[in-house]
Amino acid sequence: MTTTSPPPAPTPSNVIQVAVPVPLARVFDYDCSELPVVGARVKVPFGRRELVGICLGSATPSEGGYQRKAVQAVLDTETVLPKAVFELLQWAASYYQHPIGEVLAHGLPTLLRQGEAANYQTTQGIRVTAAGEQVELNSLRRAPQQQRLLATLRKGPLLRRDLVSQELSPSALKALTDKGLVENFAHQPLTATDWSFAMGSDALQLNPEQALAVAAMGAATKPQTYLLEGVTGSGKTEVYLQAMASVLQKGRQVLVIVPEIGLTPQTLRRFQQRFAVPIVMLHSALTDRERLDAWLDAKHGGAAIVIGTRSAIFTPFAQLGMIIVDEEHDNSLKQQEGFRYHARDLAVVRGQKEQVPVILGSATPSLETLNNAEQQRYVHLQLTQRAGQAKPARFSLVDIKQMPLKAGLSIPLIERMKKELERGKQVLVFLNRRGYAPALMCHECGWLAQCQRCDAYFTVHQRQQLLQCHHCGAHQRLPKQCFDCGSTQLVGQGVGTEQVEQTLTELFPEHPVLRIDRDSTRKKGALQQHLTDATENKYPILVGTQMLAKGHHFPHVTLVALLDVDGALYSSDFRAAERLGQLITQVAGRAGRASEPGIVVLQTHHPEHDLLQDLIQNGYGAFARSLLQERRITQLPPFGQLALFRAEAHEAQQAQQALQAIAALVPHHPDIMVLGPMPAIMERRAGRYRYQLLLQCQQRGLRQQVLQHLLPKLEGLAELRRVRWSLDVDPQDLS
DNA sequence: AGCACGCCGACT
DNA sequence: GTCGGCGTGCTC
Repeated sequence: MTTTSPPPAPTPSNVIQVAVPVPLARVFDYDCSELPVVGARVKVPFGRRELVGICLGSATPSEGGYQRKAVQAVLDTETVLPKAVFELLQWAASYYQHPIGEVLAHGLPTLLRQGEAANYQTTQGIRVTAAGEQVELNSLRRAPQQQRLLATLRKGPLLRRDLVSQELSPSALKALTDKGLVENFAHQPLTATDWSFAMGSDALQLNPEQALAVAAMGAATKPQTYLLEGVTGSGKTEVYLQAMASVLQKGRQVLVIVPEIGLTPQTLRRFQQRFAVPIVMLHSALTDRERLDAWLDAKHGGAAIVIGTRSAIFTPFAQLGMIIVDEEHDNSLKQQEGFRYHARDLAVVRGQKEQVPVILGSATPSLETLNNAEQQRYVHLQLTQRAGQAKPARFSLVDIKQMPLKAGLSIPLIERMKKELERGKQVLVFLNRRGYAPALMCHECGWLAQCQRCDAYFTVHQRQQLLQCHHCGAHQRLPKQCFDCGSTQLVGQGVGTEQVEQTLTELFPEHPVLRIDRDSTRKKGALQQHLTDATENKYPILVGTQMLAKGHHFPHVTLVALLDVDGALYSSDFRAAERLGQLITQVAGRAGRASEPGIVVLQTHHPEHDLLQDLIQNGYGAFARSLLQERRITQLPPFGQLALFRAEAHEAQQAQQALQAIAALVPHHPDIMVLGPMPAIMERRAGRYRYQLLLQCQQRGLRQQVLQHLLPKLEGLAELRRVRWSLDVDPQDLS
């Protein structure tokens, strides 16, 4: 017998590195009979669990004294994370010093994280039938929802998953389907060849500033980051649209990041009217399956435009051509727990990595972005003219020192409101405190109702007859008697939106009041409904928290009042002034959009305050530059680079000691400052003592070095094992 | 983060 | 006598 074939080779065993979704800053080695491609998902045994990890490549088998386990299954034959996104995630893991396995998991839709096949499942599409094309739209005038849905569908089919985000009614769909006017169809995955650019005919005539901005972007020889600073109503969206047009024309895709997708239906409608291309929305109402489909639409190039909130920054694209970050100053672009990334900053990084232009748009740019523009790292484009007849709002400071107040409202303010209301105008009242009163006090002995688990007072919620802690969620029935002396003389201290609403209802019985805050919008769809009602002037008086300041325009509003701006003027939070400036400027943009100039009333005990004066006399731009000067002197961002360690534990000492141990590891260096450990603004919250340690470095590279040196040492730190701790690179606030 | 192991309190 | 409280240790 002759044997020509060699003896069977032992199964070639590879050793691969796998990033596993656990909060550990290391990767794990596994044996694998095949060699998966980098970026493929693998199912691996981990402790007593099975997890889906990402293959990072082959490892040099180091004998670390542990028993290697074998990969159970290789789930992909090609990478699930295209190179660009993969690199972005790895960059982010390093910049934010967050465990790589958890970071990579952020780049995947839930179903892929759970190990499902990366396949498209047909999503339901909706389209008009032949009968639906013929029928008179007018015949549906008694069913406005159906009429609107049919009109929308006549412009092109729609995905069922997008119904809600476009404010279209599912019941109207059912009715139209029953009438045979619309039908379902299986929407197949789109590919890049399925759409070709088509421009709608409703492009607006640009004013000179807008034209300049569009031209500047068109003329760029290499991809840039742009700050598009445009006052409210100056036509930022039109600039976006025209900039997008030239990208789409080349068959490339556009990513649009917005703070909250639910608040931008009108922006979305403009996109749809302008471009006859597939637009994919990544919103929170999507099911996991729908989200995967949408993600694949982007990855395979079928989606020409993707609109999403901060996590959309990790969407893969076949042919990315531009990134737009709208309202780039908005806080919600920074994730506030776990993997604390900033979508705007990652957008800039992604733009550089993928060599595509990035547009950061805002009426009130963050100081970080403004500084980057001033340092010429970004191209600064400004839109200062409001479209049409709209005049900028006038400011009026009301000095409330020693003034009698009715639920926080001064007499001059009430008089002004009366005047506007009598003219049939709408007024908007802001107070960033929900509930009836922020504390409950005994009038006889001074006792205050305090939360047991937090260093905070209970908020009175009159309507619900509750005491509520806004920090831990604890609540109890509104007491009738003082816990200390038994007196029944219990009074609310301070003012919340609920009280303002009640008082205004009493003051202006003939003008309905609508309150918009987290309490009044808890039900699904309530916010949307309230905003619609508000826009249509069904309620001449609107009362609300910051919620009311975002995104929406109320054309009938001629008077906006901020009841209390003092808190922010003397806050310990270094960003308080910046945020106040942004809030005031944003709400000023809500007033007087029509030909009617608006008035913004600011109630304060400090009308002479420099910041306030600067803001109302010179505008946000000058105000922001003054703040930048201050930041430069104090070495705060963007001039100092911050990293904040937080720790909480049931014992204050444990949290302190944990941070002390971290502090001890920070190398001494003239350009590094360590502050703390110090108690957080509210030391005890939900029964835990919270402390923080602030690292302030003069250079970003130095901070990076320190953190890179520090983090690996923390894992073995006994003091850290007993506490909950986290690291926040570029913290938004120090609370 | 899970998940198990491990050593002390009030219950069928 | 056990069920179960959460401290602490480990995960290729």
